[in-house]
Amino acid sequence: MPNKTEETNAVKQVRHQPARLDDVDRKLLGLLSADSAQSYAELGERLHLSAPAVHDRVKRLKRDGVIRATVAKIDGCKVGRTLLAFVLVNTKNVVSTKRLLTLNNLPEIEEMHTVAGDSGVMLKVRVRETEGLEELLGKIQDIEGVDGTRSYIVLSTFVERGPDPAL
Amino acid sequence: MPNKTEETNAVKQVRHQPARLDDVDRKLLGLLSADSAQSYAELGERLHLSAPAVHDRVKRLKRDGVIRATVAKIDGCKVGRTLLAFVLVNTKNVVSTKRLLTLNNLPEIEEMHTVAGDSGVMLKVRVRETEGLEELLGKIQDIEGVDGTRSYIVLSTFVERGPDPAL
DNA sequence: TATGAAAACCTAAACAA
DNA sequence: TTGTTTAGGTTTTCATA
Repeated sequence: MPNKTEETNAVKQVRHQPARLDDVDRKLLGLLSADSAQSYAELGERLHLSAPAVHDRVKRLKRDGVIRATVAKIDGCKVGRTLLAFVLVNTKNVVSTKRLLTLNNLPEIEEMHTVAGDSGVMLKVRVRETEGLEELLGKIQDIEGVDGTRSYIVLSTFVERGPDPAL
Repeated sequence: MPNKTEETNAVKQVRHQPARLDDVDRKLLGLLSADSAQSYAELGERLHLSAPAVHDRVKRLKRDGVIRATVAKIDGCKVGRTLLAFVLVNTKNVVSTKRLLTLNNLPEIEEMHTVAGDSGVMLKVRVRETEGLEELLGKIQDIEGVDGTRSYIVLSTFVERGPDPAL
């Protein structure tokens, strides 16, 4: 029979529960979310820890899903996607929302969220030029049950980062 | 007198100009934007390149700003930020927009863009709970010249990634 | 309060890029 | 050489008995 501790851990591992993190974990996450290319020795210096101790923490944070991945941040303009926009799509009902969600593999779509309200979907899209947006909007509006779209063209980006792990 | 190639390069290096990228670069960027922890040997295998050749390309892509950074992707829920929302802020004029932009260091704010239309700002925010959003909206609405806000609470996230470097 | 399990840390050493 | 990873051993923490 599993003891109490094991049961508690099992419950804690339920999807989307916050992880148990101390101040050092949060500081480490902050450092890694800014630059994950630092060596463990360097991180250890900032955290007053040895390199293997940092390594252990990183391993645990990855195992627990707090760190989902380490990725390269690409400059959209440099790869030819110069126009950023948010598109709010109104759908008639849940069925049409599901049809819309099948567009998830389009390379222009960077984010896709369902939002509360009138069966809506929020998209963050990055396209080559205005024509790219026009084409994309066409694909969206062709979907049965899509009532309409409202686009917000981005002029300047002032902040673009991940979740702040600070308490 | 500088030759044609030098002139072209100088012009190309202007801010926000697309970089010159071949198909291998784009494939490499695709791999790195999914997982930057792969070894050069592994990447080389997928690209039919030697490890040092991959290393050279990565170095160039970083130098040219195509790769802006390599960062750890943090799970917002796991660090206690369970509520994601987009907030569209209407401001009276450019001066009030600038005042709003001074909130850029708030930890709840993940993205901040000015958008075309009626002097608007689009925010992507991640907060602890609904009260966190209420508090944040309070701070925004306290700013002189802020007409109003419209919030889109995210129910589910289906796609959340960086720019697709494919052509 | 006592105690055993688990976690966190360090040094040292092996290993890989 | 530098950086990553494993191993071994000590201390701390913490949930129970």
